[in-house]
Amino acid sequence: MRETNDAGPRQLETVARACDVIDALEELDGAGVTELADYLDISKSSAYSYLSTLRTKRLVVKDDDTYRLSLEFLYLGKTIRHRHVLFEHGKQQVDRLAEETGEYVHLMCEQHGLERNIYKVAGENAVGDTYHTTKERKADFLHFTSTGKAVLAYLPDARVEAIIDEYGLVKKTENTITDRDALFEEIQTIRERGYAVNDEEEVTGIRAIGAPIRDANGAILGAVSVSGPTSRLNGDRYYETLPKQVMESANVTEASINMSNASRSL
Amino acid sequence: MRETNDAGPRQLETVARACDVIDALEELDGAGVTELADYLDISKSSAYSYLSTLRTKRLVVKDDDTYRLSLEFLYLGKTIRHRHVLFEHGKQQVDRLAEETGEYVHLMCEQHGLERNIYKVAGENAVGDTYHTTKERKADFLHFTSTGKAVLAYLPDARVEAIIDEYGLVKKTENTITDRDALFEEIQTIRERGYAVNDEEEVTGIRAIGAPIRDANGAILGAVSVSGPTSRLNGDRYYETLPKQVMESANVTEASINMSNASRSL
DNA sequence: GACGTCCGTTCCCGAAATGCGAACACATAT
DNA sequence: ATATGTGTTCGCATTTCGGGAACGGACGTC
Repeated sequence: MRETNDAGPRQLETVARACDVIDALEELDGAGVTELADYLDISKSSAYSYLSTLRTKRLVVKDDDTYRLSLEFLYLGKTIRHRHVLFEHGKQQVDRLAEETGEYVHLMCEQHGLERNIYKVAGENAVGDTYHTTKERKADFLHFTSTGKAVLAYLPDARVEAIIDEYGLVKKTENTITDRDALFEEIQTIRERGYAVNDEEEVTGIRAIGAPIRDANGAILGAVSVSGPTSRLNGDRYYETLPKQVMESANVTEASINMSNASRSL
Repeated sequence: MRETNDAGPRQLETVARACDVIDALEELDGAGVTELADYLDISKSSAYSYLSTLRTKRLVVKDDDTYRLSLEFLYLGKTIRHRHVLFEHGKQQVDRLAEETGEYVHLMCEQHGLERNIYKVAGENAVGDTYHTTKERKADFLHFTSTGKAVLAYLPDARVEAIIDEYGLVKKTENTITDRDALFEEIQTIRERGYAVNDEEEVTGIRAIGAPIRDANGAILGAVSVSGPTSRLNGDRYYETLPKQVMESANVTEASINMSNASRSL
């Protein structure tokens, strides 16, 4: 196949296809050989080779005639999270914040220009919350969440431009920021204020407060947020109390990371 | 390279190597190009191609010059678990069992002849437990855990033989069953009794009770267990109470699965 | 400040792996 | 019995991949 002559490192087609197989098995929630071949538009024999190889490598299991992703992914995912600097130093703060506020608390970071969730906890008021209890979310855009905007605010401008170029500014609600200049103004506000909000910009009826977590050099590592229904997030709580609490948690996490880094470089 | 002429479906070497890269990045907790190339004994340029492709496919991220596995694995792992029949129908029982017993409760299944953990909860007495709080475990052997033995007891004998042939009967403590015939006798006992024990067979000082979870056809799906120190798991509690509780949980889970399957086939 | 050394990245060509189509075995349904 | 659906196997033509060598940038050293 074509290999674009102007750009980028060499891409191994076989590896790329293996990744497509993994994606497909996730999307289809398991599949047979023919089903997968049709889905990916490859031959049956190829699909079979990919599945068999992934099975030998234990990333795929076979029940009867359907192939599924194995629990190796769960192990890898947990290991990755366990070692992540934000989880290591931030988990305690997230737990405390959920305890204090009673709301949903999220810890996330940016990867490939998208938001990735690292850890989340439901505070006691958050149980039964129809928005938050929906199943695990895939990577989402950064421009309509409080954590995402907190991260964008501390990424280099060029990087923000590149992300917008790649993904656009998809509109989710009436409040979603879909204008490039408006987003940069918002970023300016966030930098001045020290935290970001999501005022029904992703889902109507849901607000959130997000604070950035940065390292000693000022580089952005991720963000933490508290979110809940507008019926509970309003007035002083929304404008004063929660921002203070969220920023406090972010600061403590930053301090913990910096101390750890400092002692490491001795 | 050689493709063993006698056996098995075709293995795609490029896919296998990509899996090796993933494994290596997990084991090394991230690596540079040269480091990875040395580790896997491949050329620098190859290592670079693999990493670049996996990065494009978002399974790998790059911080400065070190490549790491991305949080996509966490997402995939959570999704896989969320959809797993044992998690769907067993989580509630595991939570209840942890509440009732105050001990650590595990839900697992067999994949590729090894034990894979699906879900675990710490009961209130289990916190600070040095054995259980150690980090996430990779796939383990089946013959020295209560859940593993519960599963072995209901796998076809030929399958059990094949698993022993593949992995052997590694000795972990003085109590570990390392003799093939002894294991089959144990399996017989488990079948008659309805549950399996781990009496300091994996770690000295730790006992466990595990019960199999089977579908309507009698096929084994996995197992649930309660584990803790011998100081708490002994006497009537170890021989009577806990086995009853664990089997009860397994039965309720089985019933839930069977009802779901029955209604699906209408 | 020039040198050596380490890294990640690029390039190219020959060797080797992969994709595909066709055929097979087996099951189920008509 | 026949037809259609699986998953699986095989061999060949083609493409891709592996590796060596060279480039360019970042350090650290003398």
